[in-house]
Amino acid sequence: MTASLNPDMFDAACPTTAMPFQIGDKWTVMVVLCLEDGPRRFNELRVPLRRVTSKVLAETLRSMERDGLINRFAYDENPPRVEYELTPLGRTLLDLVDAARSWCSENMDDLVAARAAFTARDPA
Amino acid sequence: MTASLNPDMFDAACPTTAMPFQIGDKWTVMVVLCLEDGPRRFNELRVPLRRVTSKVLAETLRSMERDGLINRFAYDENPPRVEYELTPLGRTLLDLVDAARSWCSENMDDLVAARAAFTARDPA
DNA sequence: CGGGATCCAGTGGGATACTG
DNA sequence: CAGTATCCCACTGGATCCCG
Repeated sequence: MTASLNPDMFDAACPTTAMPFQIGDKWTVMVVLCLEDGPRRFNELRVPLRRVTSKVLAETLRSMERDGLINRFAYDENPPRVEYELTPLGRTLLDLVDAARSWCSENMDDLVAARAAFTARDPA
Repeated sequence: MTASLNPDMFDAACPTTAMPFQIGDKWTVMVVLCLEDGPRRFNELRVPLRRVTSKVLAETLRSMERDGLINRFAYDENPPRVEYELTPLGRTLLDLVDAARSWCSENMDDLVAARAAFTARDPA
C-alpha cells in the first residue's frame, strides 16, 4: 500500500509562499500532493497539514470535491472512516504544480532579489 | 510601434474566472497580457482594464514593480507621462499564462460540469 | 473519527473624491 | 495625466467549542 505521509513534508518557512501564483485555495496544492500516491483519510491528511484547522481542511476538501478534483468515500463503520482520492481531473493539477516548481527553481531568486532591492530603495 | 490595445480584450463574463489557479493578484495576468507587445502608459492600460479603479491598478503595478516583473519609467514632462514594460522576469509569466490557458481548454469543461453536477446533488 | 457551529480578525479590493 | 486619500465592505481563513 501507500506509505505514510511525511509529517514534515511542508515547511512553514518555505520561501515559495511568495510565489506569484496560486492553485486553488490556500491549502489545495498541499492536499493534492498528499493524495498523489493514493487515497488518504481525513486525519491522515491532518498530520502533514497540522497547521490547518479541521474546519478549514473540511472546507478545502469539500470545495475540491465540488470541482471534481477529488472523490470522497464515506464508509458506514464505527469508528467512521472517510477517504479522499484524486480524480483524473485532480491529477491534471500535478502538471501545474510541476510548472510552478519549475518556475520557482528558475526565477524565484530573481523575484526575491528584486523585492529586496525595491525595499532597500523605498523602505516605506 | 505597438498597436492600440483592444478595449474589449477582457470579457467580464469569461468562465475562466472559475479557473482553479491564479497568477499574482486579481489583475496581474491582464496587466501582463496588456504589456506583452511593448510598453504602455497608465491610462492606456485603463482602457481594456476599465473595470479596475485607478487606485487598484496603481497598487497592482506597484507590487509588480516591487517583484521585478515590470519596469516603471516616469518622464518629467507636462502633462506627465509614465510607461510600464515587462522585465525579462515578467515575461516568464507568459509561459505560465499559456500553461493556464492550455489547462482551461483541456479541463475547464470537466470542472464546470462537475460543479453543476455537485450543485444538482447538493443544492445547499 | 470526521467533521459542524459559531465567532472573529485581517485583508484585498471597490467607491468616491481630490491633487501636483 | 497619473496617480493619492479616505472610507468601507465582503470574504477568506483561523480559534474555539461541540456533536453523531
